Amino acid sequence: MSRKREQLLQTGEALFVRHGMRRITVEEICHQAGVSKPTFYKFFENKAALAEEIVKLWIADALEQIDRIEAAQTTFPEKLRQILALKQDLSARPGSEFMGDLIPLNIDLGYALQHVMRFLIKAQQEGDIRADIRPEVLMAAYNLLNSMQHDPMIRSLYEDDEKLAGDVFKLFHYGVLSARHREAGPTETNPIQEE
Amino acid sequence: MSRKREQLLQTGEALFVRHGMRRITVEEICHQAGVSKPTFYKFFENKAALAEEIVKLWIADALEQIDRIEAAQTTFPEKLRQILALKQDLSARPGSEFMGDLIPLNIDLGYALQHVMRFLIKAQQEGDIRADIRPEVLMAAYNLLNSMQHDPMIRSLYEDDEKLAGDVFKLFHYGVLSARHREAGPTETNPIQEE
DNA sequence: GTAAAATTAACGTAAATCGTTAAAATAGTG
DNA sequence: CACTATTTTAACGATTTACGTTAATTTTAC
Repeated sequence: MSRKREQLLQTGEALFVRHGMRRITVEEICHQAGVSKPTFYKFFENKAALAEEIVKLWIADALEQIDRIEAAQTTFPEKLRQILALKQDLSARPGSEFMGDLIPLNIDLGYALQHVMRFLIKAQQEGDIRADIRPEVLMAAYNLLNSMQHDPMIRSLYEDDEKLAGDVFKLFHYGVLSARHREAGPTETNPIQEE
Repeated sequence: MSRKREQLLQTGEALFVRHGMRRITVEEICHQAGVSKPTFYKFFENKAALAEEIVKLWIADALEQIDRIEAAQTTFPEKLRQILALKQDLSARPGSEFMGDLIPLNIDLGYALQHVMRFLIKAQQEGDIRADIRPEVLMAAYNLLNSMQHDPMIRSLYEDDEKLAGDVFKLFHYGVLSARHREAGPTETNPIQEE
């Protein structure tokens, strides 16, 4: 759309990822983007709205990639690995406070996760995920993913959000694969054992 | 000395290097260091004093390393390379705004540079640096190093302080080596030509 | 040359940060 | 245990910074 708007999104992303939202002022984004402050507020309601838009673009991009991965002709564990790695990239930009900033804004990755869920359900129907998990449990596990990242009790157990996200997805990975794929998985510390 | 003081220095260094001084508050340093605010002000007058102390520790450490490099038994260009690389580490911590923050505080690396200067003068006497540079010019070049980083005119020509520091030292390197060491130097873009 | 859009500069308000203080809690010592 | 020295907690007023908006001016585009 607008050149100025693009600049603000791009600059905001760079600064937010590097320093986190609270360290970055609107004026700093404007100055570095070469855009005046009134123009900023013309395009975005406030700093949080800019962040929201940035993450929505991330999610939209992730959805495309998920579809592309799903459509590719590889083994299921490889697809799952790629999708989880994608998720890792999204929520664990190295050392960033930005992901934590998103939580009070009620921006989570729910939409992208629903996309992942459809992928998982389809995988179960096709026998790639073990059948003894009822769909409701699969759904509960999905909800777990979202709620854990908002639950202060859980979050206090982790020094940073990236590690939490990493563990949750590790649980998904190693607790969810059917036996036919088990021995092919990568080596990992303390994987969840199957009963 | 004090455990708390060490913690403040360590935490302050990490935060300053990562985000720059202006983004970091005293309370943030205290919280992350596990030290209360009154204790901070017991050890340091303010945030700038903490930064000053951090850099002085850097410089002291650099002086030790310079002496060690000088005493080692290697070729002169190798010593010069190591010393300039050390300087590079000091003033060009990757992507940090911290070095720029030091300028208004009148904290420069003058002391360490004087140490480097003695090394250079001795090198000239021993024939490692070309003799057609009079000592006054060598001294002026040294002053240039300091003043350039304070001169707004010069600074405005560079997008960041690290690049400025890098170019100044490149000039030193390629403009100062005697012919006997010239062909052995590393490949570099646009080195200063000898007349 | 005109209309739309962006910038500048300023504004009041709200929030954050500073540096300090007094009282309570803690740790170390005989 | 009692006693002292440190450290923390919580709050303070003063200052600075950031927010979001406005009107006037400049720039851009057609």
